Amino acid sequence: MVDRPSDAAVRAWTRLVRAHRAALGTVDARLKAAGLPGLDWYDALLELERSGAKGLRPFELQKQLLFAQYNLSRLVDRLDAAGHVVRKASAADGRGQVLTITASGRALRRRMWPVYAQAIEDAVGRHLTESEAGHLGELLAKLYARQAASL
Amino acid sequence: MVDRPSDAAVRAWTRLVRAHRAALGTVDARLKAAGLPGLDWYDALLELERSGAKGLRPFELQKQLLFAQYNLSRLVDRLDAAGHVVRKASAADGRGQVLTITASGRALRRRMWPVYAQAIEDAVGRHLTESEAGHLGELLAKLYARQAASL
DNA sequence: TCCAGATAGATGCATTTGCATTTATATGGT
DNA sequence: ACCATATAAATGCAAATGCATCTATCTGGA
Repeated sequence: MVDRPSDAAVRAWTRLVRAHRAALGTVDARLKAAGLPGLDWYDALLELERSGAKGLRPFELQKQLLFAQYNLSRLVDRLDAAGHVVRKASAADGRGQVLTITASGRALRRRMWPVYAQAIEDAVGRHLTESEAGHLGELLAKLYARQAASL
Repeated sequence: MVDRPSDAAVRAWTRLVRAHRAALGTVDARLKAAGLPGLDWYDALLELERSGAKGLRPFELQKQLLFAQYNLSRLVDRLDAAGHVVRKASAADGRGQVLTITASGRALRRRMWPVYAQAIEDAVGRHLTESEAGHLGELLAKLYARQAASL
């Protein structure tokens, strides 16, 4: 099926890219300035923390975070080498493993949060009213949900 | 100044990242599948095309696209090597250069557009109504404008 | 005029990403 | 039970990115 996107769709896309790039630039710079790892570490640690003692399979983390398979594999390498996660063989699936966060991983995520939170406020929060932010979040959530559904 | 971001701001940020990643994944995959270069080439070629015969200074392109300085420098290397842009020394500033797009650059951008447009439609357009897309574009534009102003 | 920054752009080197492929295990159909 | 196919994860190699630094030129004071 071939369709031209509407002008509104093109504009939304363009601005999505620009706004994301600008905000990410701020957030990354803040984390780096504080001597902390990047967002990918934070995201992975957060998901693992949420999954509790049960842990997560790498492919689950990959889908959740939309990482490429090889990128996730290597991210886990680094987190593992740094002692923030533990890989153990999956009992249920001989091909796979189960990842769990360590105390050091939890501590790192906790240390990152204040810096990250401040960066979000500076990159996004301070530029929008509460209601604008809410609305933006909803539109993006709808967009994301439908994208995910159409894969 | 230290402030906690509101929940709405955090949610907007998180979804901005997710929606962007999903949409970018689609768009990149389409361009690649068609044997075309990535978005960075398109963006640079488009800006150069818009700038006409007058061309653009690399640092202008860099600010426009929010690229890191060294990334832009190398992107221009590649575009130049591929014959899509020309670098000439700036008459007005001995440190700098002026970039102009070539016919081959224009042709490449034109070939990319149909694929890119279809990808935008699939990644964004088809998931939102016209009015939602318009609204999203406006919120993102406001966010971006204020971010840019606060640098 | 001279000099101390500031700005434009390039680059060496280490890290990360992307791509293609590989290994190992699981699953469904016959 | 067997095999073709699908899925989980890792990896070798090439390309892109990030970081720090370098060179060259410009600009605004004293």
